Amino acid sequence: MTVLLKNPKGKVTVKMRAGTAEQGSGDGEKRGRKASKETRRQQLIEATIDSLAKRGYSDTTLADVADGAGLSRGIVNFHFESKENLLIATLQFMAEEYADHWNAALEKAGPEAAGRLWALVHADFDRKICTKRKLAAWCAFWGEAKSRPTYQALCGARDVKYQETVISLCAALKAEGGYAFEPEPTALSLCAMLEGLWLRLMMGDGTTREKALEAAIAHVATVFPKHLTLQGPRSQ
Amino acid sequence: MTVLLKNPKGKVTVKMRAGTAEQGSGDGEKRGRKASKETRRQQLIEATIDSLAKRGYSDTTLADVADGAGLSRGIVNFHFESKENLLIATLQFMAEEYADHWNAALEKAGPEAAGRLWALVHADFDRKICTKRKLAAWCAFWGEAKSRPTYQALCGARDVKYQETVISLCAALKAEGGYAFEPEPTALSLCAMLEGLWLRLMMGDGTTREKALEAAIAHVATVFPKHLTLQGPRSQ
DNA sequence: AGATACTTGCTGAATGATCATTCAGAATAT
DNA sequence: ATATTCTGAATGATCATTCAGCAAGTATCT
Repeated sequence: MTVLLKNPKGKVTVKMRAGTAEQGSGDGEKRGRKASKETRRQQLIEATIDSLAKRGYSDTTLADVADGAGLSRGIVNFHFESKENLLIATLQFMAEEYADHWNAALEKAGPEAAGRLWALVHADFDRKICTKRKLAAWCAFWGEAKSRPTYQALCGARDVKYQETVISLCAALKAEGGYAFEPEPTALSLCAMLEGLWLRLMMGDGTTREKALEAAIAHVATVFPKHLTLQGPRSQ
Repeated sequence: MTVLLKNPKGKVTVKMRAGTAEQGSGDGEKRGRKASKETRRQQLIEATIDSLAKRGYSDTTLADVADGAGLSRGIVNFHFESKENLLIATLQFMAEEYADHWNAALEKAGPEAAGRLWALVHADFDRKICTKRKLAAWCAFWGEAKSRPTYQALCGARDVKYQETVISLCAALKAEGGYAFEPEPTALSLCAMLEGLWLRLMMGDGTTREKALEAAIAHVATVFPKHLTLQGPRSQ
């Protein structure tokens, strides 16, 4: 919804921008000019993800982000000081959202290692996390991470915790099931596969979210046959 | 080796640039000013890979490429018409080199499916292909591929052939060994894992080429226990 | 052999386009 | 009245592209 108003000097200003839907009328958030600093920052971060997905890292401009948010050209420097800061904040947001998501999935999964691994794999392909635009944004950052220590640190922090969790799950399953593998290479190959599937999804060859999830499940069912099947974790 | 000469007007020109070593004195290639068009193009492509690896896609400038090749600022537009063309030629070169490499590995491997899969996995982590600078360049292109159909096509072409090969190897091994898996998801997860390991190598967390290869081998040994061990393919 | 014209590869300063950043001041809220 | 949020034109930096001209090589003529 967009409303155009003319002010006394005949200039056209836009109130109630066609932004994201986070400003419901029921919550405590104010709208339009009164939006809080945090709301604006989040709105700009969402517009940045859109732009990264649509135009790629190297063609993402502040003008495009501002247009996407329905705000003026100077807005990013007002709220983030610099383009660099905006991009870092965007990556930080995505990394936190990702970590929160799989941590929540783990918590819901209960104490059994098999169910926890099952939940972890599914979390990666959940509709909330695994959307075209977010995958594309992740990949844009990966492409730049090599030459930007800040991005590398943020992407790396994402992985380290995750991989440690997978390693300990592999170790627990090995102890329970008497498998022959070493936990660390097994966990590494599993994590790498999940990331590789994301890359495939992003690249838009035939791979769909369903096929990717199927392949991931087939993988873990093969590696942990005593604990996981294509249909779900076996009850121990 | 760099030799500086002063011409009659006092200007300094550079002969025998510190370029790549492709101009041995024995082959048919001329050097310096007389380098053939193909030689120059290859020299600029190598400099482009260097720049992508060192500065990332978005910070790679034609000035940097020209400096890296020890040539003047206008050189890229002289040989490639545009920056876009240079980048496409670079990606094309890497894609061809990659395909040639694993095809050659397959040919050397002989007719048995187990040995061919073993060779394919090893080819991915061979020193010729799997260098920091080339991984970084691949990743730079992946990051831009989403929003650039040309890159997407070139990266995709790389994968399709490869994945078809892996699918047929999985199918052959299944027929031989009576495994339960479906060839396609299994091949997809295997290919995704190999790409994911490349991503890890590029990101420069603790993962080394040796660890990556170990994880990949451990995985295929788990999936095809009747055909592959950590030490190599079983003789059938 | 030397002189001459012609071709090809290359240079680097000039050009113009794009874009991040700045900031004076407008609009809005308190 | 004062503070806060926001605007958008102006600024300057960066960079791809152009192109006139130089230099090296080659062919033709004397």
